[in-house]
Amino acid sequence: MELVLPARQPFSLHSVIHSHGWMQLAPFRLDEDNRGLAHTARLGTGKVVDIIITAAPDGVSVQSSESLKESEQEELAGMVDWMLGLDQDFAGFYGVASREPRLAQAAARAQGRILRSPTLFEDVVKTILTTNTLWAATIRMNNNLVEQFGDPLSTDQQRKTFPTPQQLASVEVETLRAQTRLGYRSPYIAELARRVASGELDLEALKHSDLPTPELRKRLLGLKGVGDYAAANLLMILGRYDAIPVDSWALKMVSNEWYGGAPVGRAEVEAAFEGWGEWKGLAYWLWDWTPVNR
DNA sequence: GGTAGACCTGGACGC
DNA sequence: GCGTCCAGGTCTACC
Repeated sequence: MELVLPARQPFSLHSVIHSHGWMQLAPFRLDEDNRGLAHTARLGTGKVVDIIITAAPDGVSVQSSESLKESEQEELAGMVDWMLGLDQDFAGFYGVASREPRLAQAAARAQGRILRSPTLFEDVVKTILTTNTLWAATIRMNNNLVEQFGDPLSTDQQRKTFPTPQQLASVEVETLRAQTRLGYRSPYIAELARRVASGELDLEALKHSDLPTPELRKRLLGLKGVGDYAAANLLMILGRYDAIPVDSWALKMVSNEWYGGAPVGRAEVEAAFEGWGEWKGLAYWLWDWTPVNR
């Protein structure tokens, strides 16, 4: 079955898919025909569906592997809306970005939306998996989580969902460590899953929280395994752009762009984008780092 | 508040 | 094949 969902313009499915590396992390994958984004999702009823999202006039088309009841269609529509940020408005950013050559293409490419997982729980876990490791290891750890603990699609056992907090909360830390190679992150993920599964922590409520960004950041920093970089990355996912996820790559790029390759720290990265105010995270994210002769 | 060292895995490298 | 080194953020203890 198919759903057609409108998006606030300008919108580019290609820009969302390639906004960061999330599309390489299961259960995301590129559609086999390279037409769009595929995902294996679990609905509230427990039904597992495989969806393929492709571009449509003024929005996206969502093809589901299963026929869905009306309530399930509404849930799926809400899920895709969140994942792609269909209604997000970047007019303010485009206005200021148009005056900066390094960001001049942002509006034309409809950049700004950042691909999200269906749940904030999944995005927090994935973000923790990006810390203190190489990208290839992040992909491997995430694949292990999905492969070991996700629910399979009824028609294709190879396609699995991202495990729920309940599923991960029921796994012993040492089992998690041994089967997924999460290393020292295992107790962090286990504790997060336990807190969410027990109801002690309502992560999903943060998706639409009206808390000021500093308070939201404080909440995220309260999660074990989430430090400055991870919190800033999650704030970007939550649509708060006044923080920069400073990692080793950011230090290298800022060093090359403004300091002639000399070593720089967090302060220099922050200073480089300070003038962008509420948009500084997005300005950093979309900056064209292509070397130019100065 | 700032800093040093430990945490853990896997890839690269030398022998 | 084995041992060593290194990269990658966060946590904790200490000052």
